[in-house]
Amino acid sequence: MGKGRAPCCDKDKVKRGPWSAQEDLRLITFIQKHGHQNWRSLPKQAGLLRCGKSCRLRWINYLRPNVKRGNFSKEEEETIIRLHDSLGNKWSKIASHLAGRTDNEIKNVWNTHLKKRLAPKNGKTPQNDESKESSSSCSCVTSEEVNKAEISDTVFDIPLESDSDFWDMLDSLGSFKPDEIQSNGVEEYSKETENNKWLRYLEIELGLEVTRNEDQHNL
DNA sequence: AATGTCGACAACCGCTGTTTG
DNA sequence: ACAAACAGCGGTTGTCGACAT
Repeated sequence: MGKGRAPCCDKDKVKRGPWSAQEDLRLITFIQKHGHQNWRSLPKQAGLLRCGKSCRLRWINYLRPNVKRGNFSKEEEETIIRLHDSLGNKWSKIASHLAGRTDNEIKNVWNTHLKKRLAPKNGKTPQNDESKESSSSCSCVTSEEVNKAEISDTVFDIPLESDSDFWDMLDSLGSFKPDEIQSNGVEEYSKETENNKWLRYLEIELGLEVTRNEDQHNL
């Protein structure tokens, strides 16, 4: 495409580096309420000084309700090894076979653990079956579900002040994990309800409940 | 106790494929 | 048919904590 591309955002005007808990909550809150139809305009609408790409990455890799965090199980590692053997570095394809895991996370695990572990074995793993994944019903990535709401050009003011440890709090969310809900077979339990519960929990934990009520009045 | 090194992981960068006007 | 805009992907880098010296 001959002319080259305009940069996706102005590097001088966007914040870079690690996300703060405040930014995370702002992003979560916005997506929960309005979805993410357009990543490029999302930061502006959400009042974030971030590139749309950065928001997307943060959401997909870290903030989605059903994203799994923590150590990979033996089974997951073996699945990665097997799929990498057949697919190569197609991280997103591999991720699609591991519910709740992201391509970025899988890539990191591969580069830091699995690659080294396999190196002494001369690369190839014995299993090389292509046709997959009895175990993988690919329940992954349901964030599109969130993507229904209409988005206006409004900039939503979400005042955030909490200093509490955001991730300690998220880690205690076990009972909300959609994975668990699904594994219990409660199919009719709607994703939206799950998301709302999850968001509500965050708000309560961070003392944002009042803010939310005010927001609703404003909409 | 201070400093250096290494590993893990979050985030960024740039490219590609797809969609849209 | 073409160009521009956009989302998504994979490679790479930066940062931070753990461990060794």
